[in-house]
Amino acid sequence: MDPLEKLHQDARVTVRRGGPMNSEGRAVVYWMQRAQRVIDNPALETAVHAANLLKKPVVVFVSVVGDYPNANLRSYTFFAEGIRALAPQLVRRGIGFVLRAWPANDVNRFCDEVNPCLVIGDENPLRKPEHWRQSLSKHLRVPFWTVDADVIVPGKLLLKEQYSARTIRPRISALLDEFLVPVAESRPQVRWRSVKGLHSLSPDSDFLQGLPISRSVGPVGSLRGGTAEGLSLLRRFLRERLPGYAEGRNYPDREHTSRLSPYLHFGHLGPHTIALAVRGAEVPTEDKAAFLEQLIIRRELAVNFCRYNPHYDNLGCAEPWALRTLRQHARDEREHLYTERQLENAETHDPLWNAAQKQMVVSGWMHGYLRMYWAKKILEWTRSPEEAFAIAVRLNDRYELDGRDPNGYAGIAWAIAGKHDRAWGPERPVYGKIRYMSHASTSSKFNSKAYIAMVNSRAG
DNA sequence: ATCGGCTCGCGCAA
DNA sequence: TGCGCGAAGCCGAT
Repeated sequence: MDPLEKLHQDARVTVRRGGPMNSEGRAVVYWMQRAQRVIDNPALETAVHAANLLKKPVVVFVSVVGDYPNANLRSYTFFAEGIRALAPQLVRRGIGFVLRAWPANDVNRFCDEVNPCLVIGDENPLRKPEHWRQSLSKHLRVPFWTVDADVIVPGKLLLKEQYSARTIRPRISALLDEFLVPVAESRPQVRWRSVKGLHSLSPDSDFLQGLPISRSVGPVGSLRGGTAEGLSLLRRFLRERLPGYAEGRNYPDREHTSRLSPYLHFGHLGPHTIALAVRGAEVPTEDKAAFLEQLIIRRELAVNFCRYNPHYDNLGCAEPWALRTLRQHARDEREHLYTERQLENAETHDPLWNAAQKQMVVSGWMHGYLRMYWAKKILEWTRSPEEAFAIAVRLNDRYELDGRDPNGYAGIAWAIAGKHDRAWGPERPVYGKIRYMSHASTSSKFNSKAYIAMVNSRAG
């Protein structure tokens, strides 16, 4: 078989546009969207592999869009830090790097200028990036493949939307031996040489300047973007926080979580890197198992949810039992009603909820256990489940560094719409049979006073 | 401290 | 067709 044929039969690869390679082309283009890294990146490795077979160089293209919904200076800064660190690593491997920002960031135009042999993309189940990929696919006259570098088990192997963790768990577990293996790195055989007239911004320039993005939410001081920063946080997690994770992760007043989600969101770290490091760590099995459940099963359930459910960010995603029960309670009286502004400003009667909201606004990160409580209370304190879903999505996407990510949508869908969950009795006002979380019980499961004090003193 | 009941539907065994 | 069981639930009984 033609070795190129063999390459695209990899389960990670989706052929978006087939046909013969353009042998007159200048290079293999890798349009780097989700997997913004040089290590453990199956999409980049597929591009290198194909380029070596074609005896051509590889050039990576990064587009800085000007209008991503709910993104702002906070998320763009983290993204830009990652991009800056990326460029020298690519150059060291002999791979070209072209960076363009809005309004001159059109990937279609870049491909026209380069005249590629083949274009490689990566995967991300969200609506907007998927639309961009489809639009490029229509535009191109050369083959276009996308490579799923976002998850350990390639998303398309799960075939359909999975009902719950219970149904996805055995399917993923059965494929882990095959897919949870180190991503082999190959050496590009033909170095990229700069091309006259092929415009690129310097990654060291302030390429965020002039973008029409919201500047109302500023960068966070505590976390910096980039693979190196992510790896150093990972090492610290393995050493200091993974031991005791199984028990400690549900205590927002303790430091037992990884905080790696922003690095996963921007692709500065890949799931393989983290999963293999955790699996190999010398800590109790139950701690490793509890973390891998989050990283692999829960995260890939969230990706599967967004990939197969077009309503992933609104109430339309819910199962019939959940819609039925929410509809029956649509007219229930709400004891507290807050506007989006009051919620945003952490002006509710509930000090625990306010502290969680403040932690998110100030630090760009809210503890996972409180994210559930936070979203469920928005359901309780707004006029309708539709409105609650929309507010939770906006606040999450605006303030969390890991916002605009499948994990966030799946979490909100779980809390407000019973997604991946089941009905629970007894029925309550507003919630119906959606699982309820009470203030009394939630705040007694950990030292909530210490948590509130911590947020108020240094905002998480 | 621990347990059962609340309640739904998937996926598999039969 | 029946049965087991599930992301973090709550609450009251023991």
